[in-house]
Amino acid sequence: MESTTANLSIEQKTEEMGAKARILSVAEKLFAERGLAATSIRDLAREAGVNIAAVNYYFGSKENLYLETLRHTFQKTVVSSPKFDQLLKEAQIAKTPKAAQQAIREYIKVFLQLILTSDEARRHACLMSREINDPTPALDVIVEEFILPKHQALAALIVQAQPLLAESKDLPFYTISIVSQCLHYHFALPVALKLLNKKEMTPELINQIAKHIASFSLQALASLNEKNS
Amino acid sequence: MESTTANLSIEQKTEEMGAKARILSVAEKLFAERGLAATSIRDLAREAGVNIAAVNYYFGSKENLYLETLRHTFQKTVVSSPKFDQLLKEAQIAKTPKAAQQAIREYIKVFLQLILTSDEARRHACLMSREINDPTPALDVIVEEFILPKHQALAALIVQAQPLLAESKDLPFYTISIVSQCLHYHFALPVALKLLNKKEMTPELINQIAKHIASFSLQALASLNEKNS
DNA sequence: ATACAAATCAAACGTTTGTTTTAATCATTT
DNA sequence: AAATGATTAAAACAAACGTTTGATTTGTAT
Repeated sequence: MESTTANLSIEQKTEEMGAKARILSVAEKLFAERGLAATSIRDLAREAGVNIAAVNYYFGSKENLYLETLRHTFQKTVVSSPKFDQLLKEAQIAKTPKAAQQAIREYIKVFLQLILTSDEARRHACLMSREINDPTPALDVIVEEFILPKHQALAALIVQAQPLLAESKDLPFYTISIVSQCLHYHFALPVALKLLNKKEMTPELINQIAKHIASFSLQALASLNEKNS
Repeated sequence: MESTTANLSIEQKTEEMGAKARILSVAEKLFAERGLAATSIRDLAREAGVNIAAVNYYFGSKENLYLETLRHTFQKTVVSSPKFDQLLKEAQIAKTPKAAQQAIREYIKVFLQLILTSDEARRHACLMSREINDPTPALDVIVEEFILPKHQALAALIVQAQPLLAESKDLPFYTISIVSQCLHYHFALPVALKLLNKKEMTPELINQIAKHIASFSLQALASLNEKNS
């Protein structure tokens, strides 16, 4: 039974988790770092402090563990991204274009901080990269349950900032343009650092990047006013 | 000996290549599709039509084959990207901002077509994604020999299109902003297709994307004129 | 023709892989 | 205290892995 953790200190983490939870935790870390094929069950079991047979006992197979790990990780991140949802809700209330523009600025900054500093979100993003490079059936679920909602929320923000795009067929392209600039610093981090002559991603650099992407993108949006003659 | 291919038809490809060349060719394909860990020497040898021992005979080890494959592939792409270099050279001659802007438009279009349609360039990009996700010592070489020159060439183009950025510290950010929008459709292709409600990447869609990224980015560049009061 | 090196081959090497089995241990209930 | 079901442990499984071996074939020069 797993109820032994109930009356223990909440602060205790890896030491007194159930075996199943420990496996999931380590699997999330290793799959993110090394990928599915390069992670062996023996390594995983040793690091989680469980027997080799425990993985198949709880999850049936390695592939199923991978699927459950993705589900678990994404669900965790979806639930525990209050900043994001709060940001989007606040923005949907304040309907002036100026307020929406400021919200986009904040959105970009928070998003960058999330994928570049938070260990949790970074693992999340790494699992995502790997899933995109070697798609499994899990990808469809992830896109529809996690990515699409965020995409549509940002699209709504963009429309508020630039009403001319209200019913434009190009709206998704604008959304992708903004997100892609941010995600690039995750996908191609080592390359980007080299091009910027930096050794590591610091909070100051993140701020610098966020400001650039925001001004770059908002200027592109603002320019639509002049072109539409 | 490998000189038997000398007096044969140039058009013949896979049938009459030397064993070493065939291994490299298949390795490029499989490493791009499946990655290093998921590609077995047995599969590779079978598909290349050579004995299992041939890989270690010619390349010493699997890891060394991977390294040689990266080198070979990138060298090929660098040499055989005439459109790119021609484009950049022409642009550097015509020094008017208008001409530079048109050159950037072309650059984006050609770049997208390259990474999204050409089998060769797509494999190239796949190898790159995998190398970025699981870096080996080969990454440093690739960045400095292949990416940095292209990056600086595009940066020069941007300066011609927007002289205000001539000696700006932010110039690399602008370059990355443009490239990242393009590369996103490679890195996150399946996700992007879902967000656009498309099933596959067609030439028309590529044109649409290219036009958007170009106008989006050029508008952002043009807006600098008004802000600098 | 002979000799020699390069290239190819089938077979087996020792590991490591994911998975299964069988027995022992633990916690809980009767 | 005995019994039951859930969990853990050690050992072994077949399959696949990268690699090596030793013999054989091939091409070329003497």
